[in-house]
Parts: sequence; structure tokens; C-alpha cells
Amino acid sequence: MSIPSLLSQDARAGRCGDCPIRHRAVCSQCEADELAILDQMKTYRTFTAGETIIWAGDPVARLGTVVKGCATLLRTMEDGRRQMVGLLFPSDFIGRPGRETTPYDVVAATEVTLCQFERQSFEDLLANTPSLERRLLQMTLDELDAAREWMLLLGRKSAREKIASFLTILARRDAVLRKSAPGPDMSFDMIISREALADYLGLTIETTSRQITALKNDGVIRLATKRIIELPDFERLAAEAGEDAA
Amino acid sequence: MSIPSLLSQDARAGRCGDCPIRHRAVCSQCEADELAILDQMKTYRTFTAGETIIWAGDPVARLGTVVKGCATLLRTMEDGRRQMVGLLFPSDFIGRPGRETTPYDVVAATEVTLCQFERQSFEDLLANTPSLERRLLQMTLDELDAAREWMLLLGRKSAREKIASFLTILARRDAVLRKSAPGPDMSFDMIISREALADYLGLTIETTSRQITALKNDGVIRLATKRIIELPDFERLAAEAGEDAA
DNA sequence: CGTGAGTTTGAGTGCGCTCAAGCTTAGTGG
DNA sequence: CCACTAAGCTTGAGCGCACTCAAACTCACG
Repeated sequence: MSIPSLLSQDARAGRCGDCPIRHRAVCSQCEADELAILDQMKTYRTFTAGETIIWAGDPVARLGTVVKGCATLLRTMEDGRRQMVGLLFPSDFIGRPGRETTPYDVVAATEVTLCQFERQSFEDLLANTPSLERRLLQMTLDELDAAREWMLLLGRKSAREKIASFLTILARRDAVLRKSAPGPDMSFDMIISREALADYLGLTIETTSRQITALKNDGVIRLATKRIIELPDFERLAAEAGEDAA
Repeated sequence: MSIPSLLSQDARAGRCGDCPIRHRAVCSQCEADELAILDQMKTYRTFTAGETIIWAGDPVARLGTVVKGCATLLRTMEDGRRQMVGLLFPSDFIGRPGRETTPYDVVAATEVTLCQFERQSFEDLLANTPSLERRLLQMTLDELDAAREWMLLLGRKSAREKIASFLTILARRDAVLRKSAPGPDMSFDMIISREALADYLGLTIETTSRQITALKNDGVIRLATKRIIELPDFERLAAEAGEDAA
């Protein structure tokens, strides 16, 4: 597993202080001395798009943070039906301290770079580092909120609303990264394939594709390419998503 | 809100040491001195079936643990569509430390007794009590796992599988409470109404009712009353739920 | 220019929804 | 003690949305 020659090319990670996700990841509330320990423990590793990072049921050797790219959590039934149950972006944490295995596959949706820690070492550190534990609790609560919003989508929204909801999430995320509010005439990359999108939304590929076409024909979105979405009116999209006019 | 005369009838809670959920709740890893503090802070309060414990969006004054009964978390859309996003049993925790409001209603499904703490006091204690924080993290991770399993159900399972899955969960829970494995000829109370069940599963009341009838006609379950389920063969039910034959 | 993965479009079907009526059960007052 | 009521649950008929199966299109890559 941990063959040095294989890891070395990836292990050239910068100092934690220079890390682009320093202020959002699990380590964001660490003091300098705690960060120094993490700096020693960490290993970078890159996975290609489509590669499985962790297999459901397998023992989990390493925990870590997404530094670059997009990873998905996937539950699969015996007959092949699949449901995405998590969508991870840079600064999101992979792995559940205290658990030997995960009940879902973790799959790289794009090329993914992880900042990894050996599980046992990280858990030992966690037990003695309140700042880490506090941040992890907050991040887990955030994920739980997102999962519950997602449950509303899966259980009660129409195919059209599901697509619009997903695009709304991406648009908001993109706006935050650009440090602006979601406004008129923004555009963003929808990152994942139609297949991954269908798995996210609990739909088939065909329905997914049809609804995107319908939103395009209705002028809610424009397609610069199959993956790049242009948004003339964010509020219009949000309304299509069936959101509370909060 | 906190009118003494109203609370007094409920506030007669026993010592934490005698608490029936002492070993499973958020306080389960507390030492005697920590428990003594919680003992001072806690207030018992009972809600009637159907009563809303916390309204979505309202400021949350108190956090707490379900001691008795069953509470639900409900997201509602403007047009009235509803999706249950959490189902809480004794020992489960209500409230998200660090958040002023919740994005869903918390509603008593049956009569519910809570062991409550004033939010600010609890959060202050949490910040200085690693045993509390560690346990809360573990419980939140458990909830996240449950939410993800639920997402598979909502996104990919048929109505019949959804019903069977829910009954499987209840049967397992009931077996654990009786400290036995789910076996043949067990029976249990399904606790919640058809309406709540439909909200849980992302179905209508009618479809829910039809599928229960179908499972009965096929001999998978028997109905002692409309709420009491008899289970001739647990494995048969689990197979109907579309579970991995792990 | 050929190949194949990813995506779109088409035709037809069926599962779960809607609307509507009837049934069961527990609680209430004559 | 029994009608009366209302809430909860069941059953029926018909419809529409999303699924299935199938074919065509797009586009990056060799």
C-alpha cells in the first residue's frame, strides 16, 4: 500500500501554512504547534477521475481532506442501483474517526488530490486536540444539514426541481468561491457527468438530460458547453428549485 | 416561556445516575463530576403528541435529549409538501450546538419527554468537556450514516421496498431494546401514523397504506392492530427491503 | 476519418400520484 | 348504552411523470 516510490511524487506538499484550504478544513482552528504535528503526519496523494479512493466495507487505512477536485460517496445495491450520498469539494473531510470501514464507496469524480493522515495516528491526535475535534463536529453538523436538505430533494421534488436545486447549489458555491453573491449573468462548471448527476438526484440519465434540455429551452439556463452553465437570472433558477422564498 | 409553575410538574426528574438512557445519551461518557453539573442544569419537559417542540427558523432556546417517546424532524415546502428528515428515539439528541436556529420543525410524534438544557449554558459546558464533545461527535456521525442510508431509500427504492426497509429498521431497533436478535415470530409497535410514515418514506398516505396491505396479503407481515406488526420471518422482510445480503 | 464514451432524443409503459368514496375506531353527549 | 362525530385508514379509478428500451447525435482522441 504505502510504497514510498509511489507516494513520493505526490508527497511534495507545501507547508500547512501555505495551504489554500487552511482556513476551511478540519485543521482551520489549530494553533501553530498543532499544525506542526499535522504537517509531519500528512501525505499528499492524487487519484485520477473515476478511481475508487475507498471501497465500501474495506478497512479504512487513511483519513484526509480534499485539497483539489471533487469526490463522491456512493451507495450501491446488489442489483446495481446507485445513489450518491455525499459530494465532497476542497476542504471537505473524508473518513469517520472511530469507524473501521465505510458503508459506501468513495470515488473521485474528477482528478482528486487528498491530504491524508494514517487513521490511527489521526485518531490519537484527535483525542488530545480539542480544536480539531470541535471543528470536525461543526463540519459533521454541516454535512448533516446538507444531507437533510438533500433528503427533501430526493423525497419530494420533481425531476425539474431536482435539476434546478442542484444548479442552485453549484451557483451559490461558485459565488462564495469568487467572494460575490449569486447574481445575473454568472456562469459555472457543473463539474460532474450526467451519470453522476443522475446518481445524485435519484433519477435516470435520460430524465436528467431531458430536464436540462427543458430548462435550456425555457430560457432558465444556457449551455456554453455540455458542462458549462450560463445563468441569466439566478432568482429564476432558485424559483424553479422550489425553494422557500426566505 | 420558562414560567416556573408550568415547568415544575415536569422538572421532577430523577438523578442522572438513575436515568434509563444514561449509558446511551450524550452524557454517557461523562465522569461523576461532569454529571453533577448536568444534573444541576437539566430540566424535564413533556410535550403532547402532535405538539411542535421547535419551529423551523425560530431561535432555539434549549437543547436536550429525548428521554421518552418519539420525535420527528420535518422539512416543509411552501406548497405544503413535507419530508421527514429525522426520527428521534430515547437517548437521541435534539439541537445543533453553535446554531441559533434549525431549518426544520421538531415535532412530537408521540408524547415526548425531554431532558433539556439552556442552550448557552450547554454550549459553554461543551467547550470545556471533551467527553461530551467526543460523544456528540460520535452521535452526529451515527446520524449522518443513518441519513445516508435513508437517502438510498428515498432515491432508489420502490414503495414496497421503502415500507419493508422501515419495518426492518423498527424490528432491529425493537430487538436491540429487548437485547435479542431479530428472530422469527417477533412483533412490535410501528409507533407512528400512516401520515408520518408517508412523510418519512417520501410517499403519499394512500401508497403507504396500499403497500402495507400488499405485504400483509403476501404473508410477509401480519397486522395485530393497525399499528402492531407481527413478523413471521424477519429474513423475508429484510429481503423485501432490498438489503445487501451482507 | 474512424472509434467509442458521453449525451440527447424518441416511443411506449408502469409505478405512484390525485381525487373520491367508504370503512374503522375511539371519543362524546343524549 | 347507543347514536353521532371526526380522525385515521383503506380501497377504487384514472392519469401523468419518470422509467425502460432503443436509436441517433456529439465530440475528443487516435
